[in-house]
Amino acid sequence: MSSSSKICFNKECKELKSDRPRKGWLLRGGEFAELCDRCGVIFDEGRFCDTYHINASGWRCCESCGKRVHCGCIASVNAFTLLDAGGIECMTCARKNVLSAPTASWPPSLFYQTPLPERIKDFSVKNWTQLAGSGPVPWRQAPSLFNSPMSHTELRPKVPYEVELTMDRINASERLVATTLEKRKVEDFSERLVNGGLKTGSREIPENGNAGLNLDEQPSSCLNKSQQSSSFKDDSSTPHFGLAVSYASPNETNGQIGVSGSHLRPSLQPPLMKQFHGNLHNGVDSLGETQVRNGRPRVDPRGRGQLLPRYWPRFTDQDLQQISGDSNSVITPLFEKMLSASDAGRIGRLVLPKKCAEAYFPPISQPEGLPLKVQDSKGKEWIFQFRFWPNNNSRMYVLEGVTPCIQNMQLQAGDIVTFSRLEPEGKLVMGFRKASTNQASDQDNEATKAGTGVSTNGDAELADPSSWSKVDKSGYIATEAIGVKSSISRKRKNTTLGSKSKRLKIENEDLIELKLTWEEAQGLLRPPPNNVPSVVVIEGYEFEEYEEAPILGKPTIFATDNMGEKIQWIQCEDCSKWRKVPANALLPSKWTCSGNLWDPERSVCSAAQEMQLEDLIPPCNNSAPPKKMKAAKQEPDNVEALEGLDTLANLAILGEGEALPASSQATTKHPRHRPGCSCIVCIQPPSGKGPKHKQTCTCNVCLTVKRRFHTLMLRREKKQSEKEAESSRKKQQQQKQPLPDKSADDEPLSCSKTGNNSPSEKKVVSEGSDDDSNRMKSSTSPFKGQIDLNIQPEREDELSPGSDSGSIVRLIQDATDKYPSQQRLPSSVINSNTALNEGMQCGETGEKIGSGITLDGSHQDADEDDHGILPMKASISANG
DNA sequence: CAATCGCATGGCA
DNA sequence: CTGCCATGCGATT
Repeated sequence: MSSSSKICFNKECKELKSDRPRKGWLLRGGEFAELCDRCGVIFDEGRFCDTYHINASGWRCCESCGKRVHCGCIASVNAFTLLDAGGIECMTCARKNVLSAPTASWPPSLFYQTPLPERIKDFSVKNWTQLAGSGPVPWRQAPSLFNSPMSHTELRPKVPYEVELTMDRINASERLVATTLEKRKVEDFSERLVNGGLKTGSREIPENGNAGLNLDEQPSSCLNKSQQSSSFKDDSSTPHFGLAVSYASPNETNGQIGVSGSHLRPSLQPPLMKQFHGNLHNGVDSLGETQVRNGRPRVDPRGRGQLLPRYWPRFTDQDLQQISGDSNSVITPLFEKMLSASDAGRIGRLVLPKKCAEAYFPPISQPEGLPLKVQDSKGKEWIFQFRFWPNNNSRMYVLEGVTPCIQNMQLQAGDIVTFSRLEPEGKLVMGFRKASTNQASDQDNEATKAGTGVSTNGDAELADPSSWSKVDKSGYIATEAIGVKSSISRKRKNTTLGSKSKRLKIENEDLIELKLTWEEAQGLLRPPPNNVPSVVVIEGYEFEEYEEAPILGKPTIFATDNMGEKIQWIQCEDCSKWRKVPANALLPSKWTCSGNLWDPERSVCSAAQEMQLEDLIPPCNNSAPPKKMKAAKQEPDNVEALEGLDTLANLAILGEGEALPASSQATTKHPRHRPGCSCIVCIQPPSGKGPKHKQTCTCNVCLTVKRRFHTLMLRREKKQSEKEAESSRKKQQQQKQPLPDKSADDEPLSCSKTGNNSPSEKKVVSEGSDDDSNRMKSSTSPFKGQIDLNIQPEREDELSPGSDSGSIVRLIQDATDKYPSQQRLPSSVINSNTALNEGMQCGETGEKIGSGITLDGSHQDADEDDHGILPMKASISANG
């Protein structure tokens, strides 16, 4: 745009720009107007409008200081804020007010629902267009979200430029880039008066002029600032618009998305400027953050204040374009969410992050919620039921009926769904990103951020798979997801993430990252034609074993080259050399150098490989071969590639987290767990599947189960002991005949000890076990010497108050009452648990046993476990 | 009996 | 310690 010409962007000027043109206002496309030195200085000094627009319309006076402010051009958009009560306020005053203003919260209602009259919306857009005069921009200001029937709408109409960073609210943290100034409405846009003091806060524009955001730079940037003061005043009545996305079109070679925030001058940030939040959040740094925080009205009553990073929209221009299509609509990225197994499952319920739901969806007071019309990127409309469930004094928001949509989009766990608002229609748009395909575009964003020095994500967690495509030090290969089941591999173990959420993937690396999960890797292995595999089951996993080596598919490695461009590496089918192709290139499964349309020099196999894959994939220390892939016999032919994959896969899956960058991929079992997770949930095969294990089995699963069992039993014992104690007391109080043997039982807290001291009693309980010395057996005695991984002692434990423990206690009590002479029952029962515990003392702690693996096959599911317990109870009572 | 619904549970931040 | 939310699971249809 501005750079296309050598003439000062200021059409009133026409002077030639210098080699290093001065940055002016942010253009819609994310770039900055390039001005000649003179205009640049004028602009920087905040005198631009005074100089060039003095006779233009749109001058208004600051309601606070009376200073004239030009409100009608792009160069001054950030020079003022719209007051809720009408009128405008110069940024200087706004800042002051903001600083002094209490942190008001936004009225929930206002927030979203208020539909912005088309007229206004159009106006905004038009104005923007007019002002900016730049080319098409994917994102434009996006006013309100829903068209829901909320009130407050009235206000909107008057605010042509009302822009709000929705994200802002959500993100408490920061990033914001956008200015929210505008909550205030300008009564008459055309009426704005000038004031020369736009300069407030303007700062030096970054030299790089990149689109990168540097929110930081702006001290008082308008972004925040804004609104606050006065705006808050009437929050209750002021509707908020979605934030304007200042999304810059991919201007950089690498497709970076220019984010406007960066150069926003404090005073100049255009209200309408679109901002791409996805990037923004990543890039915010302290400075920007601070300001933003201070300035923004964030926390709303409904708690939309902060949106977890994982939900930050990370749309790419491609995404946006896809979503918006060729329409002129403005898209406001709202949030995104990685689909969990549940979300992608057949239940058809998509759990919505609470904050997001409350911030961007219409407020609902009834659990039933309301139907929400959502449009997908193809323009197809879906109607979901947006509702919530009461949950722990809170709410759990869900979108029901998403199955058709999910299926239509062919999404699975690990994929990301994005929600945006399309303006001026106000439609809610749902987009998605496949975990695997993910793109380079996302990378771009990252690259951009990194490139601009914006900390964007430095440690920001990228919940989306987008990051998966990056290659980081540890090396992962982004590959195509393969089936639904691959969801298990979608989330990677994050063990080493440390404090970061395991659910999120945190990519701090600037490096590209190659990721590959075994399942994905498997997906790349294609059986030789006409080769029928023999299926082998190993630890519950079915492996297809081929006599001949599988053919390695054409995985590509997304990366960012040293030029900062997003590219992907693809291996030639013939020569196995890796070639660099554009990240967005769609490559056939069979690809050869001849298909390298992007680099003629390397379109032949004889051409040397540009770079070693190893360069992209740092050596990893993991040696463990991917178990999952071991079944596949590999041939030398593909060894190279396979080794790479192996390595990557190992890193990704079996690396046990060492040095692995975390990335989160959902497992089919439990999204919270990553491949490599050793918890029982993850290590066990799907419920009902898998081989039976013997008691003596020491496999991971068994050990874990034992450990877990032990832990659970201990807890249970404790609870029972307590209950027992209580019942004993009651009995003592109620019963006239004290129980002779009760002494031990009388001391509830010492039950476990007691248990240890009364082996005989153990026997009573562990009838099924023939060997007392065998703790394992005794412990499992209730299950007749079998370890059922399906058991969910924990659950039992939980239920115990009402079912198990409780019933046991009751049984005991009953027995005691009925058979006073056999007062040892209680202790027996208790001890039985103790015995069990002892038997299980072979591990530390365990995790909840999920659906289950049945080691011995006698119990296929948790329910049976419970049943398994019943006999014990029965026997107890019988004994009694 | 399967599918759904709605709440409960518990891991995690 | 609290809140979020993925998932479990009983209840209902």
